[in-house]
Amino acid sequence: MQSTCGSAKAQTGGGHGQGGLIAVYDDGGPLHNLRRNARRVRAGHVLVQDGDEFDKVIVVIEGWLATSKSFEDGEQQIIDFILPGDILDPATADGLTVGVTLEAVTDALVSIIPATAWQTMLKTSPALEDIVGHLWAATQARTSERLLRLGKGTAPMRIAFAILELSLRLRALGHDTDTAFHLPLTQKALGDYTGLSSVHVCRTMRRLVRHGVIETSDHIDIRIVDLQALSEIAGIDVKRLQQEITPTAA
Amino acid sequence: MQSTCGSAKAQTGGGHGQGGLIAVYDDGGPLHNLRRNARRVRAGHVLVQDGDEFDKVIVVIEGWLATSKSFEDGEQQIIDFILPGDILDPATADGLTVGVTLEAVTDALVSIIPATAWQTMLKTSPALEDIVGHLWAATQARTSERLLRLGKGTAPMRIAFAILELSLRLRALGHDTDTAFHLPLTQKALGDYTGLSSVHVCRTMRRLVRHGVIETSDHIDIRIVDLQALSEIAGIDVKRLQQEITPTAA
DNA sequence: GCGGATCATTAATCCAGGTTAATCCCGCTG
DNA sequence: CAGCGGGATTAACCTGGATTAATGATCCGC
Repeated sequence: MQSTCGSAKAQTGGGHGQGGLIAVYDDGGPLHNLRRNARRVRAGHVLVQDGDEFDKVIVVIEGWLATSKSFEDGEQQIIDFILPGDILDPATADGLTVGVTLEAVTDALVSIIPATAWQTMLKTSPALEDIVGHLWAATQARTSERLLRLGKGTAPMRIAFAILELSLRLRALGHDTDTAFHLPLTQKALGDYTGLSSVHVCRTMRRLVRHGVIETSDHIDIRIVDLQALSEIAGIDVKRLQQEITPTAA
Repeated sequence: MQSTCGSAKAQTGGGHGQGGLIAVYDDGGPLHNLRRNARRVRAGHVLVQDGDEFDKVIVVIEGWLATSKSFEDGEQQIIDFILPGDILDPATADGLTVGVTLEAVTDALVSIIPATAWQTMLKTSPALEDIVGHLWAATQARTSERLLRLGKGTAPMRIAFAILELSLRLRALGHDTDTAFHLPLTQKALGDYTGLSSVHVCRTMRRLVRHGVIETSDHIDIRIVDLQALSEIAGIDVKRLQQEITPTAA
């Protein structure tokens, strides 16, 4: 359940290496043969549409996915990013339809498990149940923080938080160093995640750079220069956030 | 926070009685003796503080609770309302601390179950596991909708959605009629839920009243006059929302 | 019935962030 | 190499909602 897991190698760009929970899955657990049944999807591919009938569970092995919802006018909100090791059950209370659109942000490798098979796996593996519980708790915690900031936070706060949140999640996966990492996102996407316009995302990030809090290179590679300042802007204690949202921690 | 209503006495069906899932729990299931171990809390009572160590699960039997998070400056966001029949596990990924503050909105009756006992109950009752799964899915769906609106929605949209969401949840509990119901909330609280200032909540609701979409009486008793218009403003299809967020449906 | 709470309502003013639109920067392709 | 297209960056301007503050309603305890 812990395994800070070091078996990661820093990759660049496309292939999102293994680490974190994926290492656990590979470790002989009930999900050890995930890769066998995995399916490769290209960046931009939509796996499920909000409202579709669908009763499968999705395990991400490599790459980034995102869940989102949108209005008819096209305005879109990214609900969450689904990273390697995450398990997504997009079902709503009716058990039939899904409540979000699921799309690949980068090229990705995913395993799609039918609900019934999933139930069986859960029943037969307490370890898996445990992992699912921790993932769920982590999601809850992250979502609460995000709701707080979407409801009451300023733009700098939202951006700073998003950067820290994603950096923590990525670090838990074992790749990327403490302070520098790559976000496979456009500023528009970051805006859809933080509830801001792409223009304002740009403004705000530029300001962070000017103030020496972060550095950016090559589109949206980010290096945290002043972690202290960034976490103050985000309104969090990094240590605590890490414990709360990193399922492999503790 | 606030108090107002509270004691279980009739006003538009005010006593938060049985119905919905509570009826199921009373029906001989693993939670049938919930009431025996239940604890009564007064409106405004804080059960757990964000960051506390706490490893229990809370089942609401009567009344409203709310989870919230806030910044140091006092700005508060209500994460979710926890209504009768709901089961809340406020734990974060570390399994030790909680990520939200839990407070009673009205006088309430709750059962607080230690994590270990809860585990046992789950293991021994597939029915309970099923219910928990549906509750979780419903929460997911509701939260996604709310994230969308906090991120990209206008004030009228947020208010209209909150009204519809709560009216559906209340209706599923069996009390309150289709169109009229009582919210035990101040406008400040509604604002904390929708990410708006209390002043703007007032303005917006007043506008809805003027346009003949809703009627209000006696503080914040609400009657939906033009469901069609209200759901258009909220940007939803009532039928679909009901299926997605009502765990007892289907 | 009176003074004090707590809330709702409204108006006046302010500002954070949205919108629009121009420009720039690259990587791409013909 | 030119031309193109998708993003980033900036500036100018506008607006939805925050803030502040004043005024009412209710409900309370006395």
